[in-house]
Amino acid sequence: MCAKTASTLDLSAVLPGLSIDCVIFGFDRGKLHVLVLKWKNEDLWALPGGFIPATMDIDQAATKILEERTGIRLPYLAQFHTFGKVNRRRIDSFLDQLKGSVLPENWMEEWIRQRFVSIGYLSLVNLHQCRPSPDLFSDACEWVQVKELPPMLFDHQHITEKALEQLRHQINYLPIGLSLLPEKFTMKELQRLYEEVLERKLDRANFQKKMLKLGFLDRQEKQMTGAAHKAPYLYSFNTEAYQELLQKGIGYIS
Amino acid sequence: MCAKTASTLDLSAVLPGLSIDCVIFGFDRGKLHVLVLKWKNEDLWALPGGFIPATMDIDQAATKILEERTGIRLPYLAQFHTFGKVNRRRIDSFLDQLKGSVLPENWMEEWIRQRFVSIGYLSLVNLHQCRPSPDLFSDACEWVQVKELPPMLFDHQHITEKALEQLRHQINYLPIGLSLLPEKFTMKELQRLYEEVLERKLDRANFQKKMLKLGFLDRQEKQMTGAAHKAPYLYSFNTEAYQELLQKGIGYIS
DNA sequence: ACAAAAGTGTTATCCTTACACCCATGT
DNA sequence: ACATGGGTGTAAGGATAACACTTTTGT
Repeated sequence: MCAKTASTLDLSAVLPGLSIDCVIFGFDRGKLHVLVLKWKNEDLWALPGGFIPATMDIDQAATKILEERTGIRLPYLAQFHTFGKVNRRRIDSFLDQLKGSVLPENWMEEWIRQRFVSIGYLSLVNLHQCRPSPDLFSDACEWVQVKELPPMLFDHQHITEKALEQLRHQINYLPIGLSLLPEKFTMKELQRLYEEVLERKLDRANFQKKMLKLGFLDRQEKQMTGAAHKAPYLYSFNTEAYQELLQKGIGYIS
Repeated sequence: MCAKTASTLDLSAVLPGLSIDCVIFGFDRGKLHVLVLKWKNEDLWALPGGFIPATMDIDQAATKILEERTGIRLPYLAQFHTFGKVNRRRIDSFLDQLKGSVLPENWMEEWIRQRFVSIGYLSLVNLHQCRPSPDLFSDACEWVQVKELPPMLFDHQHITEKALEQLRHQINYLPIGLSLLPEKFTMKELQRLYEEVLERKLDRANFQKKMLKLGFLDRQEKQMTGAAHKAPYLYSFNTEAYQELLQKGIGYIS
Protein backbone atom coordinates (compact mmCIF):
# COMPACT_ATOMS: atom_id res chain seq x y z
CA MET A 1 0.00 0.00 0.00
CA CYS A 2 2.20 2.87 1.13
CA ALA A 3 5.01 0.98 -0.47
CA LYS A 4 3.05 0.80 -3.68
CA THR A 5 2.45 4.53 -4.08
CA ALA A 6 6.15 5.09 -4.53
CA SER A 7 6.22 2.84 -7.57
CA THR A 8 5.94 5.58 -10.13
CA LEU A 9 9.52 5.96 -11.16
CA ASP A 10 11.21 9.31 -11.25
CA LEU A 11 14.12 8.46 -13.49
CA SER A 12 16.06 11.59 -12.59
CA ALA A 13 16.07 10.63 -8.95
CA VAL A 14 17.80 7.27 -9.36
CA LEU A 15 21.34 6.37 -10.29
CA PRO A 16 21.66 5.71 -14.02
CA GLY A 17 22.81 2.36 -15.30
CA LEU A 18 22.78 0.72 -11.89
CA SER A 19 20.25 -1.64 -10.40
CA ILE A 20 19.80 -3.97 -7.46
CA ASP A 21 18.44 -7.51 -7.57
CA CYS A 22 17.45 -9.45 -4.47
CA VAL A 23 17.67 -13.19 -4.02
CA ILE A 24 15.47 -14.12 -1.07
CA PHE A 25 15.61 -17.71 0.11
CA GLY A 26 12.94 -19.47 2.09
CA PHE A 27 12.63 -23.04 3.34
CA ASP A 28 9.50 -25.15 3.36
CA ARG A 29 8.75 -28.88 3.44
CA GLY A 30 12.38 -29.74 3.09
CA LYS A 31 12.94 -27.63 -0.01
CA LEU A 32 14.79 -24.39 -0.61
CA HIS A 33 12.71 -21.72 -2.31
CA VAL A 34 13.39 -18.38 -3.97
CA LEU A 35 11.05 -15.43 -4.13
CA VAL A 36 10.19 -14.35 -7.67
CA LEU A 37 7.84 -11.91 -9.35
CA LYS A 38 5.86 -12.60 -12.48
CA TRP A 39 5.99 -9.85 -15.06
CA LYS A 40 2.57 -8.43 -15.81
CA ASN A 41 0.80 -10.27 -18.62
CA GLU A 42 3.91 -12.23 -19.54
CA ASP A 43 5.17 -15.67 -18.76
CA LEU A 44 8.38 -14.14 -17.52
CA TRP A 45 9.68 -14.32 -13.99
CA ALA A 46 12.17 -12.01 -12.37
CA LEU A 47 13.96 -11.47 -9.11
CA PRO A 48 12.62 -8.53 -7.14
CA GLY A 49 14.83 -5.65 -8.20
CA GLY A 50 14.88 -1.97 -8.88
CA PHE A 51 16.86 1.22 -8.94
CA ILE A 52 18.86 3.17 -6.42
CA PRO A 53 17.51 6.53 -5.23
CA ALA A 54 20.22 9.15 -5.59
CA THR A 55 20.05 9.97 -1.91
CA MET A 56 20.24 6.47 -0.51
CA ASP A 57 23.12 4.19 0.40
CA ILE A 58 22.93 1.06 -1.70
CA ASP A 59 22.25 -1.13 1.33
CA GLN A 60 19.23 0.96 2.28
CA ALA A 61 18.10 0.96 -1.32
CA ALA A 62 18.08 -2.84 -1.34
CA THR A 63 15.74 -2.90 1.65
CA LYS A 64 13.46 -0.32 0.09
CA ILE A 65 13.34 -2.02 -3.28
CA LEU A 66 12.47 -5.36 -1.79
CA GLU A 67 9.69 -3.83 0.27
CA GLU A 68 8.21 -1.91 -2.63
CA ARG A 69 8.19 -4.85 -4.92
CA THR A 70 7.11 -7.62 -2.61
CA GLY A 71 5.79 -6.05 0.56
CA ILE A 72 8.45 -7.83 2.60
CA ARG A 73 10.52 -5.71 4.89
CA LEU A 74 13.88 -7.12 5.90
CA PRO A 75 16.23 -5.21 8.14
CA TYR A 76 19.32 -6.80 6.67
CA LEU A 77 20.21 -7.78 3.16
CA ALA A 78 23.74 -8.84 2.37
CA GLN A 79 25.45 -7.81 -0.81
CA PHE A 80 27.06 -10.82 -2.46
CA HIS A 81 28.19 -9.94 -5.97
CA THR A 82 27.96 -7.30 -8.66
CA PHE A 83 27.01 -8.35 -12.17
CA GLY A 84 28.50 -6.29 -14.96
CA LYS A 85 28.82 -8.17 -18.21
CA VAL A 86 28.10 -5.90 -21.16
CA ASN A 87 25.41 -8.13 -22.53
CA ARG A 88 24.02 -9.52 -19.30
CA ARG A 89 20.51 -8.37 -20.14
CA ARG A 90 20.43 -9.71 -23.71
CA ILE A 91 18.33 -6.69 -24.38
CA ASP A 92 17.08 -7.51 -27.86
CA SER A 93 15.55 -10.81 -26.96
CA PHE A 94 14.12 -9.09 -23.91
CA LEU A 95 12.35 -6.41 -25.95
CA ASP A 96 11.08 -9.09 -28.31
CA GLN A 97 9.53 -10.94 -25.44
CA LEU A 98 7.82 -7.79 -24.27
CA LYS A 99 6.12 -6.99 -27.58
CA GLY A 100 2.56 -5.98 -26.90
CA SER A 101 3.10 -5.59 -23.21
CA VAL A 102 2.94 -2.35 -21.31
CA LEU A 103 5.98 -0.78 -19.79
CA PRO A 104 5.59 1.91 -17.15
CA GLU A 105 4.86 5.00 -19.24
CA ASN A 106 8.12 6.79 -18.55
CA TRP A 107 10.33 3.82 -19.31
CA MET A 108 11.25 5.01 -22.73
CA GLU A 109 12.83 2.31 -24.79
CA GLU A 110 15.98 4.39 -24.94
CA TRP A 111 16.32 4.31 -21.21
CA ILE A 112 15.64 0.66 -20.84
CA ARG A 113 18.06 -0.21 -23.62
CA GLN A 114 21.00 1.25 -21.78
CA ARG A 115 23.53 -0.98 -20.14
CA PHE A 116 22.90 -1.85 -16.50
CA VAL A 117 25.23 -3.13 -13.84
CA SER A 118 23.35 -4.89 -11.09
CA ILE A 119 24.28 -5.40 -7.47
CA GLY A 120 23.06 -8.69 -6.02
CA TYR A 121 21.69 -8.85 -2.47
CA LEU A 122 20.88 -11.98 -0.52
CA SER A 123 18.70 -12.77 2.44
CA LEU A 124 17.02 -15.67 4.19
CA VAL A 125 13.51 -15.57 5.59
CA ASN A 126 10.93 -17.77 7.16
CA LEU A 127 8.53 -17.95 4.27
CA HIS A 128 5.59 -18.59 6.58
CA GLN A 129 6.05 -15.32 8.36
CA CYS A 130 5.70 -13.10 5.35
CA ARG A 131 2.98 -12.44 2.87
CA PRO A 132 4.61 -11.46 -0.38
CA SER A 133 2.36 -9.36 -2.59
CA PRO A 134 3.12 -8.31 -6.16
CA ASP A 135 3.54 -4.66 -7.10
CA LEU A 136 1.95 -2.76 -10.01
CA PHE A 137 4.25 -4.22 -12.64
CA SER A 138 3.74 -7.79 -11.59
CA ASP A 139 0.80 -10.05 -11.28
CA ALA A 140 2.29 -12.63 -8.99
CA CYS A 141 4.86 -12.87 -6.24
CA GLU A 142 5.68 -16.44 -5.39
CA TRP A 143 8.04 -18.84 -3.72
CA VAL A 144 9.40 -21.30 -6.23
CA GLN A 145 11.68 -24.24 -5.55
CA VAL A 146 15.31 -23.62 -6.30
CA LYS A 147 15.36 -26.90 -8.17
CA GLU A 148 12.47 -25.84 -10.39
CA LEU A 149 13.19 -22.29 -11.45
CA PRO A 150 10.96 -20.94 -14.20
CA PRO A 151 12.49 -19.16 -17.22
CA MET A 152 13.83 -15.89 -15.87
CA LEU A 153 14.51 -12.38 -17.06
CA PHE A 154 18.00 -11.37 -18.21
CA ASP A 155 20.69 -13.14 -16.22
CA HIS A 156 18.50 -13.65 -13.19
CA GLN A 157 19.04 -17.38 -13.32
CA HIS A 158 22.76 -16.80 -13.15
CA ILE A 159 22.33 -14.34 -10.28
CA THR A 160 20.28 -16.89 -8.39
CA GLU A 161 22.94 -19.53 -8.92
CA LYS A 162 25.64 -17.22 -7.65
CA ALA A 163 23.56 -16.50 -4.57
CA LEU A 164 23.15 -20.21 -3.97
CA GLU A 165 26.87 -20.68 -4.32
CA GLN A 166 27.40 -17.98 -1.73
CA LEU A 167 24.93 -19.64 0.62
CA ARG A 168 26.56 -23.01 0.10
CA HIS A 169 29.85 -21.43 0.99
CA GLN A 170 28.60 -19.62 4.06
CA ILE A 171 27.04 -22.67 5.59
CA ASN A 172 30.54 -24.00 6.13
CA TYR A 173 31.64 -21.32 8.52
CA LEU A 174 28.49 -19.66 9.81
CA PRO A 175 25.41 -20.95 11.58
CA ILE A 176 22.30 -21.02 9.45
CA GLY A 177 18.62 -21.44 10.07
CA LEU A 178 17.57 -18.71 12.47
CA SER A 179 15.75 -16.76 9.81
CA LEU A 180 14.74 -19.76 7.71
CA LEU A 181 13.09 -22.13 10.16
CA PRO A 182 10.04 -21.64 12.35
CA GLU A 183 10.53 -20.77 15.99
CA LYS A 184 10.53 -24.41 16.99
CA PHE A 185 11.75 -27.19 14.77
CA THR A 186 13.07 -30.72 14.91
CA MET A 187 16.65 -31.76 14.40
CA LYS A 188 15.50 -33.55 11.28
CA GLU A 189 14.24 -30.31 9.77
CA LEU A 190 17.52 -28.56 10.47
CA GLN A 191 19.34 -31.46 8.90
CA ARG A 192 17.12 -31.29 5.82
CA LEU A 193 18.02 -27.63 5.48
CA TYR A 194 21.71 -28.44 5.55
CA GLU A 195 21.27 -31.30 3.12
CA GLU A 196 19.32 -29.11 0.76
CA VAL A 197 21.94 -26.38 0.75
CA LEU A 198 24.94 -28.70 0.63
CA GLU A 199 23.26 -31.00 -1.84
CA ARG A 200 24.32 -34.18 -0.09
CA LYS A 201 23.09 -36.52 2.61
CA LEU A 202 24.45 -36.18 6.12
CA ASP A 203 24.75 -38.80 8.85
CA ARG A 204 21.88 -38.38 11.28
CA ALA A 205 23.74 -39.26 14.49
CA ASN A 206 26.82 -37.19 13.73
CA PHE A 207 24.82 -34.21 12.58
CA GLN A 208 22.91 -34.17 15.84
CA LYS A 209 26.08 -34.29 17.91
CA LYS A 210 27.77 -31.62 15.85
CA MET A 211 24.90 -29.17 16.09
CA LEU A 212 24.42 -29.70 19.80
CA LYS A 213 28.12 -29.20 20.44
CA LEU A 214 28.07 -25.88 18.61
CA GLY A 215 25.78 -24.80 21.38
CA PHE A 216 23.34 -22.50 19.63
CA LEU A 217 20.33 -24.79 20.06
CA ASP A 218 18.01 -24.90 23.05
CA ARG A 219 16.14 -28.14 23.52
CA GLN A 220 12.41 -27.76 24.09
CA GLU A 221 9.64 -30.21 24.91
CA LYS A 222 8.98 -33.23 22.73
CA GLN A 223 6.61 -33.11 19.83
CA MET A 224 3.90 -35.74 19.62
CA THR A 225 3.52 -36.24 15.93
CA GLY A 226 1.02 -39.06 15.94
CA ALA A 227 3.43 -41.06 13.86
CA ALA A 228 4.34 -44.63 14.63
CA HIS A 229 7.68 -43.91 16.26
CA LYS A 230 9.43 -42.07 19.07
CA ALA A 231 8.54 -38.40 19.32
CA PRO A 232 11.37 -36.03 18.41
CA TYR A 233 12.51 -33.12 20.54
CA LEU A 234 11.82 -29.61 19.38
CA TYR A 235 14.62 -27.08 19.33
CA SER A 236 14.85 -23.33 19.14
CA PHE A 237 17.81 -21.09 18.43
CA ASN A 238 19.62 -19.55 21.35
CA THR A 239 19.85 -16.09 19.91
CA GLU A 240 22.87 -14.89 21.87
CA ALA A 241 24.93 -17.97 21.12
CA TYR A 242 23.83 -17.86 17.50
CA GLN A 243 24.79 -14.23 17.05
CA GLU A 244 28.12 -14.85 18.66
CA LEU A 245 28.86 -17.64 16.21
CA LEU A 246 27.80 -15.38 13.36
CA GLN A 247 30.56 -13.05 14.47
CA LYS A 248 33.44 -15.39 15.10
CA GLY A 249 32.58 -18.24 12.75
CA ILE A 250 32.24 -21.95 13.33
CA GLY A 251 35.47 -23.49 12.26
CA TYR A 252 38.59 -22.10 10.75
CA ILE A 253 42.22 -22.82 10.14
CA SER A 254 44.06 -23.72 13.33
CA MET B 1 53.58 3.41 -22.92
CA CYS B 2 50.76 2.14 -25.06
CA ALA B 3 48.79 1.90 -21.85
CA LYS B 4 49.52 5.53 -21.14
CA THR B 5 48.20 6.92 -24.42
CA ALA B 6 44.71 5.77 -23.50
CA SER B 7 44.71 7.94 -20.40
CA THR B 8 42.87 10.85 -21.94
CA LEU B 9 39.39 10.22 -20.70
CA ASP B 10 36.43 10.23 -23.00
CA LEU B 11 33.67 10.68 -20.51
CA SER B 12 30.95 9.70 -22.91
CA ALA B 13 32.52 6.31 -23.42
CA VAL B 14 32.47 5.22 -19.79
CA LEU B 15 29.61 4.25 -17.51
CA PRO B 16 28.45 7.23 -15.46
CA GLY B 17 28.58 7.14 -11.68
CA LEU B 18 30.46 3.87 -11.53
CA SER B 19 34.10 3.23 -10.84
CA ILE B 20 36.49 0.41 -10.04
CA ASP B 21 39.17 0.40 -7.38
CA CYS B 22 41.88 -2.23 -7.18
CA VAL B 23 43.55 -3.47 -4.01
CA ILE B 24 46.75 -5.23 -5.02
CA PHE B 25 48.65 -7.03 -2.29
CA GLY B 26 52.32 -7.92 -2.37
CA PHE B 27 54.61 -9.56 0.16
CA ASP B 28 58.17 -8.56 0.95
CA ARG B 29 60.53 -9.03 3.91
CA GLY B 30 57.80 -10.53 5.99
CA LYS B 31 55.36 -7.69 5.49
CA LEU B 32 52.14 -7.36 3.51
CA HIS B 33 52.09 -4.41 1.13
CA VAL B 34 49.46 -2.60 -0.93
CA LEU B 35 50.03 -0.84 -4.20
CA VAL B 36 49.10 2.86 -4.11
CA LEU B 37 49.39 5.85 -6.40
CA LYS B 38 50.34 9.34 -5.29
CA TRP B 39 48.13 12.07 -6.69
CA LYS B 40 50.08 14.55 -8.78
CA ASN B 41 51.47 17.42 -6.70
CA GLU B 42 49.48 16.42 -3.64
CA ASP B 43 50.23 14.48 -0.53
CA LEU B 44 47.29 12.28 -1.27
CA TRP B 45 47.44 8.59 -1.98
CA ALA B 46 44.85 6.51 -3.76
CA LEU B 47 44.19 2.97 -4.85
CA PRO B 48 44.61 2.45 -8.57
CA GLY B 49 41.13 2.96 -9.94
CA GLY B 50 39.21 4.25 -12.89
CA PHE B 51 36.13 4.07 -15.01
CA ILE B 52 34.39 1.37 -16.97
CA PRO B 53 34.38 1.60 -20.75
CA ALA B 54 30.84 1.22 -22.03
CA THR B 55 31.80 -1.75 -24.16
CA MET B 56 33.67 -3.75 -21.56
CA ASP B 57 32.61 -6.28 -18.97
CA ILE B 58 33.51 -5.00 -15.53
CA ASP B 59 36.04 -7.77 -14.97
CA GLN B 60 37.91 -6.83 -18.12
CA ALA B 61 37.68 -3.19 -17.18
CA ALA B 62 39.40 -3.90 -13.87
CA THR B 63 42.35 -5.49 -15.68
CA LYS B 64 42.57 -2.59 -18.10
CA ILE B 65 42.33 0.08 -15.41
CA LEU B 66 45.05 -1.52 -13.34
CA GLU B 67 47.33 -1.75 -16.33
CA GLU B 68 46.77 1.82 -17.44
CA ARG B 69 47.34 3.25 -14.04
CA THR B 70 50.25 1.17 -12.84
CA GLY B 71 51.68 -0.69 -15.81
CA ILE B 72 50.95 -4.00 -14.13
CA ARG B 73 49.02 -6.52 -16.17
CA LEU B 74 47.19 -9.19 -14.21
CA PRO B 75 45.09 -11.81 -15.91
CA TYR B 76 42.78 -12.25 -12.97
CA LEU B 77 41.33 -9.78 -10.53
CA ALA B 78 38.61 -10.90 -8.16
CA GLN B 79 35.69 -8.69 -7.31
CA PHE B 80 35.19 -8.57 -3.56
CA HIS B 81 32.70 -5.85 -2.65
CA THR B 82 30.82 -2.88 -4.04
CA PHE B 83 30.93 0.38 -2.14
CA GLY B 84 27.87 2.57 -2.42
CA LYS B 85 27.38 4.86 0.53
CA VAL B 86 25.98 8.20 -0.60
CA ASN B 87 28.78 10.16 0.96
CA ARG B 88 31.61 7.70 0.54
CA ARG B 89 33.74 10.24 -1.30
CA ARG B 90 33.26 13.11 1.14
CA ILE B 91 33.41 15.27 -1.92
CA ASP B 92 33.72 18.69 -0.33
CA SER B 93 36.76 17.91 1.71
CA PHE B 94 38.18 16.27 -1.38
CA LEU B 95 37.79 19.36 -3.55
CA ASP B 96 39.28 21.46 -0.76
CA GLN B 97 42.33 19.28 -0.71
CA LEU B 98 42.72 19.64 -4.45
CA LYS B 99 42.71 23.45 -4.49
CA GLY B 100 45.44 24.65 -6.78
CA SER B 101 46.00 21.28 -8.31
CA VAL B 102 45.31 20.33 -11.90
CA LEU B 103 42.55 17.97 -12.82
CA PRO B 104 42.49 16.38 -16.26
CA GLU B 105 41.06 19.14 -18.43
CA ASN B 106 37.75 17.48 -19.16
CA TRP B 107 36.99 16.54 -15.57
CA MET B 108 34.59 19.34 -15.05
CA GLU B 109 33.83 19.88 -11.43
CA GLU B 110 30.23 19.02 -12.14
CA TRP B 111 31.21 15.60 -13.34
CA ILE B 112 33.53 14.84 -10.51
CA ARG B 113 31.00 15.99 -7.93
CA GLN B 114 28.49 13.37 -8.92
CA ARG B 115 27.90 10.36 -6.78
CA PHE B 116 30.01 7.30 -7.56
CA VAL B 117 29.51 3.69 -6.66
CA SER B 118 32.77 1.79 -6.75
CA ILE B 119 33.41 -1.89 -7.33
CA GLY B 120 36.38 -3.26 -5.42
CA TYR B 121 38.75 -5.76 -7.03
CA LEU B 122 41.47 -7.72 -5.30
CA SER B 123 44.60 -9.47 -6.43
CA LEU B 124 47.89 -10.80 -5.10
CA VAL B 125 51.22 -10.44 -6.86
CA ASN B 126 54.87 -11.08 -6.39
CA LEU B 127 56.00 -7.53 -5.97
CA HIS B 128 59.49 -8.31 -7.22
CA GLN B 129 58.21 -9.43 -10.58
CA CYS B 130 56.50 -6.21 -11.51
CA ARG B 131 57.65 -2.68 -12.02
CA PRO B 132 54.79 -0.41 -11.16
CA SER B 133 55.00 2.96 -12.90
CA PRO B 134 52.72 5.92 -12.25
CA ASP B 135 50.42 7.29 -14.94
CA LEU B 136 49.92 10.89 -16.03
CA PHE B 137 47.82 11.88 -13.05
CA SER B 138 50.19 10.49 -10.48
CA ASP B 139 53.77 11.09 -9.61
CA ALA B 140 54.44 7.90 -7.73
CA CYS B 141 53.31 4.31 -7.68
CA GLU B 142 54.52 2.49 -4.62
CA TRP B 143 54.20 -0.52 -2.38
CA VAL B 144 53.36 0.57 1.14
CA GLN B 145 53.04 -1.64 4.18
CA VAL B 146 49.49 -2.50 5.10
CA LYS B 147 50.32 -1.54 8.66
CA GLU B 148 51.52 1.90 7.61
CA LEU B 149 48.96 3.19 5.17
CA PRO B 150 49.30 6.88 4.28
CA PRO B 151 46.24 9.15 4.35
CA MET B 152 44.09 8.03 1.46
CA LEU B 153 41.53 9.46 -0.94
CA PHE B 154 37.83 9.09 -0.25
CA ASP B 155 37.02 5.79 1.45
CA HIS B 156 40.07 4.03 0.05
CA GLN B 157 41.27 3.17 3.51
CA HIS B 158 37.97 1.47 4.16
CA ILE B 159 38.15 -0.35 0.83
CA THR B 160 41.62 -1.59 1.68
CA GLU B 161 40.45 -2.85 5.04
CA LYS B 162 37.57 -4.71 3.45
CA ALA B 163 39.98 -6.32 1.01
CA LEU B 164 42.20 -7.38 3.87
CA GLU B 165 39.22 -8.85 5.64
CA GLN B 166 38.40 -10.82 2.51
CA LEU B 167 41.97 -12.07 2.26
CA ARG B 168 41.98 -13.02 5.94
CA HIS B 169 38.82 -14.97 5.32
CA GLN B 170 40.05 -16.73 2.21
CA ILE B 171 43.25 -17.95 3.79
CA ASN B 172 41.11 -20.25 5.91
CA TYR B 173 39.78 -22.30 3.07
CA LEU B 174 42.06 -21.70 0.11
CA PRO B 175 45.78 -22.09 -0.42
CA ILE B 176 47.69 -18.85 -0.63
CA GLY B 177 51.13 -17.83 -1.72
CA LEU B 178 51.54 -18.90 -5.31
CA SER B 179 51.28 -15.40 -6.64
CA LEU B 180 52.80 -13.69 -3.61
CA LEU B 181 56.03 -15.54 -2.99
CA PRO B 182 59.06 -15.99 -5.23
CA GLU B 183 59.43 -19.21 -7.17
CA LYS B 184 61.43 -20.80 -4.38
CA PHE B 185 60.95 -19.96 -0.75
CA THR B 186 61.52 -21.35 2.71
CA MET B 187 58.87 -22.71 5.01
CA LYS B 188 59.63 -19.82 7.32
CA GLU B 189 58.69 -17.31 4.62
CA LEU B 190 55.41 -19.06 3.95
CA GLN B 191 54.72 -19.07 7.67
CA ARG B 192 55.47 -15.35 7.90
CA LEU B 193 52.94 -14.75 5.14
CA TYR B 194 50.28 -16.64 7.04
CA GLU B 195 51.15 -14.88 10.27
CA GLU B 196 51.00 -11.51 8.59
CA VAL B 197 47.59 -12.14 7.09
CA LEU B 198 46.11 -13.84 10.14
CA GLU B 199 47.75 -11.37 12.50
CA ARG B 200 48.89 -13.99 14.96
CA LYS B 201 51.86 -16.25 15.61
CA LEU B 202 51.72 -19.85 14.51
CA ASP B 203 53.56 -22.85 15.87
CA ARG B 204 56.53 -23.62 13.66
CA ALA B 205 56.44 -27.41 13.90
CA ASN B 206 52.70 -27.72 13.43
CA PHE B 207 52.63 -25.26 10.57
CA GLN B 208 55.26 -27.25 8.72
CA LYS B 209 53.38 -30.50 9.14
CA LYS B 210 50.09 -28.98 8.12
CA MET B 211 51.41 -27.43 4.93
CA LEU B 212 53.27 -30.54 3.88
CA LYS B 213 50.19 -32.65 4.47
CA LEU B 214 48.13 -30.41 2.22
CA GLY B 215 50.46 -31.56 -0.51
CA PHE B 216 50.82 -28.49 -2.70
CA LEU B 217 54.49 -27.96 -1.87
CA ASP B 218 57.45 -29.54 -3.64
CA ARG B 219 60.64 -29.76 -1.64
CA GLN B 220 63.72 -28.51 -3.42
CA GLU B 221 67.42 -28.43 -2.54
CA LYS B 222 68.62 -26.81 0.66
CA GLN B 223 69.54 -23.20 0.81
CA MET B 224 72.93 -22.31 2.24
CA THR B 225 72.29 -19.00 3.87
CA GLY B 226 75.66 -18.46 5.48
CA ALA B 227 73.90 -18.08 8.79
CA ALA B 228 75.05 -19.84 11.92
CA HIS B 229 72.48 -22.60 11.84
CA LYS B 230 71.08 -25.49 9.85
CA ALA B 231 70.20 -24.63 6.26
CA PRO B 232 66.50 -24.67 5.48
CA TYR B 233 64.94 -26.49 2.55
CA LEU B 234 63.53 -24.48 -0.29
CA TYR B 235 60.02 -25.21 -1.53
CA SER B 236 58.06 -24.41 -4.64
CA PHE B 237 54.37 -24.69 -5.34
CA ASN B 238 53.12 -27.75 -7.14
CA THR B 239 50.89 -25.92 -9.54
CA GLU B 240 48.50 -28.76 -10.30
CA ALA B 241 47.93 -29.63 -6.65
CA TYR B 242 47.62 -25.96 -5.81
CA GLN B 243 45.03 -25.30 -8.48
CA GLU B 244 43.08 -28.32 -7.41
CA LEU B 245 42.93 -27.05 -3.85
CA LEU B 246 41.85 -23.65 -5.14
CA GLN B 247 38.86 -25.43 -6.65
CA LYS B 248 37.75 -27.70 -3.89
CA GLY B 249 38.97 -25.81 -0.84
CA ILE B 250 41.10 -26.89 2.08
CA GLY B 251 38.75 -27.67 4.86
CA TYR B 252 35.03 -27.50 5.20
CA ILE B 253 32.12 -28.73 7.22
CA SER B 254 32.06 -32.48 7.46
C1' DA C 1 81.86 -25.63 22.59
C1' DC C 2 78.04 -22.91 21.67
C1' DA C 3 74.04 -20.40 20.03
C1' DA C 4 70.61 -20.31 16.68
C1' DA C 5 67.34 -21.97 13.85
C1' DA C 6 65.81 -26.06 11.10
C1' DG C 7 63.73 -30.62 11.01
C1' DT C 8 61.40 -34.20 13.31
C1' DG C 9 59.11 -36.72 17.22
C1' DT C 10 55.88 -37.45 21.17
C1' DT C 11 51.84 -37.17 23.62
C1' DA C 12 47.25 -35.90 25.16
C1' DT C 13 43.21 -34.33 23.52
C1' DC C 14 39.74 -33.59 20.49
C1' DC C 15 36.96 -34.30 16.25
C1' DT C 16 35.19 -37.17 12.54
C1' DT C 17 33.19 -41.29 10.65
C1' DA C 18 30.69 -45.23 10.40
C1' DC C 19 28.04 -47.91 12.56
C1' DA C 20 25.42 -50.36 16.38
C1' DC C 21 22.16 -50.33 19.87
C1' DC C 22 18.19 -49.28 22.47
C1' DC C 23 13.81 -46.56 23.01
C1' DA C 24 9.19 -44.68 22.24
C1' DT C 25 5.14 -44.81 19.46
C1' DG C 26 0.96 -46.20 16.57
C1' DT C 27 -0.88 -49.97 14.00
C1' DA D 1 4.82 -57.90 18.19
C1' DC D 2 6.70 -55.10 15.05
C1' DA D 3 8.07 -51.60 11.94
C1' DT D 4 9.55 -46.95 12.02
C1' DG D 5 12.27 -43.39 13.07
C1' DG D 6 14.49 -40.90 17.26
C1' DG D 7 18.22 -40.62 20.70
C1' DT D 8 22.56 -42.15 22.23
C1' DG D 9 26.96 -45.07 22.38
C1' DT D 10 31.35 -46.86 20.69
C1' DA D 11 35.66 -47.69 18.48
C1' DA D 12 39.03 -46.54 14.76
C1' DG D 13 41.25 -43.12 12.56
C1' DG D 14 42.70 -38.47 11.85
C1' DA D 15 43.68 -33.77 13.18
C1' DT D 16 45.40 -30.34 16.65
C1' DA D 17 48.30 -28.23 20.14
C1' DA D 18 51.98 -27.92 23.03
C1' DC D 19 56.43 -28.92 23.62
C1' DA D 20 60.78 -31.81 23.54
C1' DC D 21 64.53 -33.61 21.06
C1' DT D 22 68.03 -33.87 17.51
C1' DT D 23 70.68 -31.86 13.61
C1' DT D 24 73.30 -28.55 11.06
C1' DT D 25 75.68 -24.44 10.64
C1' DG D 26 79.07 -20.32 11.53
C1' DT D 27 81.54 -18.15 15.09
